[in-house]
Amino acid sequence: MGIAMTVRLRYAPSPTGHLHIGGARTALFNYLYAMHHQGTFILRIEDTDLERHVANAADEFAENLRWLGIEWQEGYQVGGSFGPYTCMERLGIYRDHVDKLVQSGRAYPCFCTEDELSAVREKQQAEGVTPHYLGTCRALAEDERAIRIERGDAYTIRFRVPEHAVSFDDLIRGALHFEPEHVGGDFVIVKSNGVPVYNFAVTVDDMLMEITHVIRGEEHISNTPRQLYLYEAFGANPPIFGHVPLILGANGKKLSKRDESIVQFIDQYRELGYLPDAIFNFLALLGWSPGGEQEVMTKQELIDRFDLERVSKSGAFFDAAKLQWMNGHYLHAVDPATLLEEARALLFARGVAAPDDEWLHAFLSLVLEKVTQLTEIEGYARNLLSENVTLERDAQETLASPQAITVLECFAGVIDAECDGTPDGFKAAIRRVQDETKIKGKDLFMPIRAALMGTLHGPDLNRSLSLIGCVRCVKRVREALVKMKSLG
RNA sequence: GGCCCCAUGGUCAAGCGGUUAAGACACCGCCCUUUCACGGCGGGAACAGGGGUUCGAAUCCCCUUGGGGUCACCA
Repeated sequence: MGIAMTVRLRYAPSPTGHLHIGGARTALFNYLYAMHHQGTFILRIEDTDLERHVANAADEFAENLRWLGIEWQEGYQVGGSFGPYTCMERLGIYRDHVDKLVQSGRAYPCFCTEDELSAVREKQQAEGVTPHYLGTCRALAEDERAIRIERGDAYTIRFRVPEHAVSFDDLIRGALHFEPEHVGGDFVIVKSNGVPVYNFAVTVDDMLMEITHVIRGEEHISNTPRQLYLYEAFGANPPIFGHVPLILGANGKKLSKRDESIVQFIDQYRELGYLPDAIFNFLALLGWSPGGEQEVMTKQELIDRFDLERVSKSGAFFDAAKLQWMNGHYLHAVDPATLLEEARALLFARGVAAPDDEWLHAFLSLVLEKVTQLTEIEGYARNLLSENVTLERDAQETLASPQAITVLECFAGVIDAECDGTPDGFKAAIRRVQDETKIKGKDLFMPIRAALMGTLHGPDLNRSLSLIGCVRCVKRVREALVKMKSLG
């Protein structure tokens, strides 16, 4: 018995944009599976698309992945013994493998132009047959190939598709079978610019990096037979595949990066004040179910319980409302101290300056339980810190009651005479107003809340007053009194 | 159109031959709360249709319908 084989999984994004929820979910499933089996999770950058390549995308992916708590033990930025982990740095490796295929006759140069090919494709589509490469350059004589290459004709390298069917056992969907006539004929493995095509690069990379399991989106099912042929040509064993269901947009179709009906990029959620743990938890539930009734789970619980058998086969709508709920759930439970920096920056960016850390901490303790997105704290902070209050309609109505003036005049006197600025101090002050005016309950609290907060709804009154501070409290009461009296 | 995948409430989903068909989000009530929220309790709401197999189908098979994916020198 040798050492138990450890699983090796990877997430291989193309650096063509921002990390979106679909990609994050795929990365997460790979990560969870790898961690569950004490294996290795690898990040590899699949940058063979030179046209769509976006400058800082790879680093941004890495940063957002880390922010989410998805960490890789090997790969981009961290290295490892199977590198390099970026395709464009592996060109020499691909070249060697292409040469092997060409020499053994499994691949050959194709001189067809894109125009010629698309004309054929359109015709085939119109006739209702599977669009496929006709094999035009398949049987070119060796010397003709040499002449045309010598002459400088542009060419791609195509893989000669065998005549037998391929099948594999998908971890999520079971046995899948493909006939050779449905793979589209001999396919391109190297573009005319010399860069390999995705299907070829991933296969070589996964093979060389000894990837054991490939968990990816359902849209890759039809790519699998081509990759299988490639593994076969290299005499290698393919990894185990698992195709997870698609994430659907409101239209019931695969979530498009251009779909604006939904916030779908991780950095957007980050800006909106979503907590990474909440997104991590939510994403894990998108297409996978833990089985029991518990849905809110820590990262470790998720790792412990994750398995592919419980991944569903049908696509899932992205339920933003549920994410919001879950984020609120995490926000209500989080330690305010951990959010100090982020909250300060968030408020600052929106033109609200928090007095100090002590205030900020008390503030967060007070309002965090009331929000579902961190950005919502802005409104509360503004209300607490602004010099004057805008009285909402219901607040005005409350202040119109005859007892309101009595209460507020008394309250003003009390806190003007003595105010220590603590929640307990305000509590005592209000009690004193009650003793002196004999007014209690709603008639006592509501005028105070209305005058000081401008609204009838809000967080705990005493703690709110404490955050407003003695000076502003007095000022607010007096201003409210002036307004009330002028209105008669 | 060819090939492939999928099908339980509005949404996410348990269920893997016998259940009063879980649970969560959302929605609607009620309770709690001197406000709001949190929380608690309760409610409405589903097996796409048709054939089989079986003593018995949400569960197994077939067909229909519906939805989706993919058919690039993109990934």
